[in-house]
Amino acid sequence: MTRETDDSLQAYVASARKSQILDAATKVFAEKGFHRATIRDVARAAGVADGTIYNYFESKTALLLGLLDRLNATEQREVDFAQSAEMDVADFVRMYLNQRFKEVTATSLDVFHVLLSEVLVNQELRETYYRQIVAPTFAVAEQYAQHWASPETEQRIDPQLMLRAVAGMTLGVLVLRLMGDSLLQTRWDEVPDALAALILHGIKPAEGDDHATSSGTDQPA
Amino acid sequence: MTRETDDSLQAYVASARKSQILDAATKVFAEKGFHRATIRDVARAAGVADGTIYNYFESKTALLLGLLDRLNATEQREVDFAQSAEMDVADFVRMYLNQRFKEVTATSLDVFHVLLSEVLVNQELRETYYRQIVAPTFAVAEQYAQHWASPETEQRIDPQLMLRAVAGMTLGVLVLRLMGDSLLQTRWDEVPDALAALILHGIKPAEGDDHATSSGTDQPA
Amino acid sequence: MTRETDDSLQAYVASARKSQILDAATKVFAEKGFHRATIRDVARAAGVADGTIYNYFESKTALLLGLLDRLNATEQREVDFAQSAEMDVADFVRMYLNQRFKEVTATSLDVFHVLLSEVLVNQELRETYYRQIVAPTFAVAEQYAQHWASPETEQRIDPQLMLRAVAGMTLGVLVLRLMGDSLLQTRWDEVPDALAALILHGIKPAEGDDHATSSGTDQPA
Amino acid sequence: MTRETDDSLQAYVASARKSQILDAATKVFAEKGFHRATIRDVARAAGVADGTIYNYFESKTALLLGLLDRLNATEQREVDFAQSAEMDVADFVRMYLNQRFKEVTATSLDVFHVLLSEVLVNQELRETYYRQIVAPTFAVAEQYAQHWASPETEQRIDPQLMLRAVAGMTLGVLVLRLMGDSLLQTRWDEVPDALAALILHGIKPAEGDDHATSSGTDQPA
DNA sequence: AATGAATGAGTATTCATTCAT
DNA sequence: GATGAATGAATACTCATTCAT
Repeated sequence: MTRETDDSLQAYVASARKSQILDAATKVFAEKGFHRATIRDVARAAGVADGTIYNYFESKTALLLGLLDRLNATEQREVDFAQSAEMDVADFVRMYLNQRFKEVTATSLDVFHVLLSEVLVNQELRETYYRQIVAPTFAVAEQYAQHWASPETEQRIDPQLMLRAVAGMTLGVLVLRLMGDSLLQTRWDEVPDALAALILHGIKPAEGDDHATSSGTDQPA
Repeated sequence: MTRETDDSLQAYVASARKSQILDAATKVFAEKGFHRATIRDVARAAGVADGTIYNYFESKTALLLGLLDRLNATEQREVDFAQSAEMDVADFVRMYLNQRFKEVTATSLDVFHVLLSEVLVNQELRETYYRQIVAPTFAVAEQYAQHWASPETEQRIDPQLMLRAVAGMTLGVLVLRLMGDSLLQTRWDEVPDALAALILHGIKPAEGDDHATSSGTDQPA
Repeated sequence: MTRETDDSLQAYVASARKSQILDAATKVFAEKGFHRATIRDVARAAGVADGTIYNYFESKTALLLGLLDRLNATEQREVDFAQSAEMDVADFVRMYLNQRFKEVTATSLDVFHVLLSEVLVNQELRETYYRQIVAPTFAVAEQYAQHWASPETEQRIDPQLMLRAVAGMTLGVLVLRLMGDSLLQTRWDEVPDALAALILHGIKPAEGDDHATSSGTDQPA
Repeated sequence: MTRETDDSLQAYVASARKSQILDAATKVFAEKGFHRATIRDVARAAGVADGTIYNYFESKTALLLGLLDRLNATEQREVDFAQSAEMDVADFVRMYLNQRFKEVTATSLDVFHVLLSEVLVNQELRETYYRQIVAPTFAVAEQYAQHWASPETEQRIDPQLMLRAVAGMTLGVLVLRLMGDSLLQTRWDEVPDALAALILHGIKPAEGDDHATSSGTDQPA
């Protein structure tokens, strides 16, 4: 076995161990909250000794940043928008929301739960999170916004505010679910389409605006 | 001085003391977060001794519930909807959002900040909060929803999901602000109208207003 | 009971508690060494709870500095030299050493033991100790040295070095005792006079230098 | 290559490794103190892995004993006294002190610093140190003391106490230097002669030198 | 009721030591 | 022998809570 092999093997083992610990941390932090969870809890959940955690993470807080990093590595926001160049707005919005929701749900709601609750409480994490996750998403989204903002027509809402509103809706629905809303829990799959519909058309009923007689066919199907 | 007078005086003093302590708690919790803040911090901020706090609140956690109670007492959700019986949907949505935002901003974002962050982490608080604040709002809103949901027209979105989406948008925008979004901070006053516009019409550009006769084909398919 | 009385009572109680804790710390640190001794050890020895110690001292290290402070307050080096203005050198040296030894032994060898061992290991303490204890002693001693340094006769040894030599002798004998020398332990009372004799006359036997025929009468008595 | 050769080679390598580790330990312990220094620090300084140290030393404490052993092996106290049979006392004292100081300074003050500070705190080490270093020195010195103690003349001081005083002076001056005395640091070279002068003649001024015929009155005033 | 000193359970972190490779 | 990852006991310090005054 060459030294090179050794090194890469070690690197692999180390990264696997890191993952194992982060998985445990996610689980434990989500259950008890970051502060109430102890390093011992995480160690037990990961099946290692307390001290071992410190071979891989500087401190308890570093575990949170580790979660953030891993989340960051997973995300591929760019792609979404790139694919969308040729799509029509409605399709894009639906696709985008569906994808984001699938992502969130799969990557584990838990990670968001943990990060979100600490983000509200820990300034350093808040800044890192905003810089690494929120701001980039907004930046890319703003670029894309120009695809569906017909330049000749006046926007009803300032695009930047609109962006916050849309992002906020996604985030807020997630928070409502984390707060224990059971309807969202049971019907989570329907949420992205519902949001998409609201975003695209507002609360108007399918046919006929509440005051206008519209021949519009928003959704023929 | 009658005993009755004594009692009511005592009650008054006690309630004033409680308020004084809760004010201090709000300030301190908002600054340092619930866990990092100590009872001593709150006591100092309130200008009382540590032990005194325990004459008015069972435990540190009880302070949070105290904040919740006070918030609850302040809120007057019912009224809004009652007033709205005769309004047109658009006006109602605008009025409602404006009022809620004013409320939140005035009552102090701080209280929400504190409650929200703990709600995500503390099951007991989460349940109380949902039961006392979220659920009632939803219940009333659902009742009202029937005013603008023309029974004969098919809704595009399930009303309950729609409700979550709308509530989520408000909540989410708030969270984004708490997360440090500076645009929301500087343009907070414009947010309720922007949300109202989005809720009413979606992201469509200005032409095809809800009061205009639109031949609009939002999505030719 | 007036507020003033209250305050001074509290101050008295607090200072008594401090003393009680420092006594315990002295005992425990001397027995086990500063590092090996735990706060719990000190607390047990003082008959208080662990946390109580932190009501009076910032940290474990602050306990050491507390020992130093108390030592400092006790010492009255100035006086010795003042009294000596009229004494003859020999008498002074004897008196001085006897007094110092009595002091050290009474104030507790333990305190020196503890401070000395940490001084050798802790730079901050070392500097404080040197500044507060050693340097002042040297300064005063140098002033006094002019009483017995007959100006017209050439000194054999540089006075500053001599000072170090004498101080070193005292210190060194103390260290030897702390290192467990049993002879010094059993005959500790004779040590100051022995040192005085050595300091005054060197190792020469009572009469007649080993190689010189001296009619000298170093010490007629 | 015979097995014997193998063995001696191995022994050589092993002893070299031990030396390498002890050198590292000396350096690290002197810098950070025994307790604050970690095995990892020593290992890094020695360029080996943590575990390797345990192939050569039982425990962290054993490293100290290792330092002691090496010091012991280096010392050659006997010799000094042997050589001295024919010397005059004054010359011997001067030579002896000079040699000891050179030794200490060269062998590295660091080793003494480390050992001394631990000796004050660690009973086991204290006893070993006393038995291996201090006691033998005293024993030999006592033997020699009979060369210059003219049996017929009465000693002014008990020889054993005198011995402690002289040894203490050397030790004490060393400790003062370790405590940061800057004068001793800059004028370290002059110290042995100063001590010798004090030991031989006491603090008397130059007139009445040890070789001059003095009608000396130590202290006219 | 108010006080604040005393309490002691609770915890992040360190580090000597072991042992599989 | 050499390695260094894993171990887990050990410990300074914090802070919610109590209670004598």
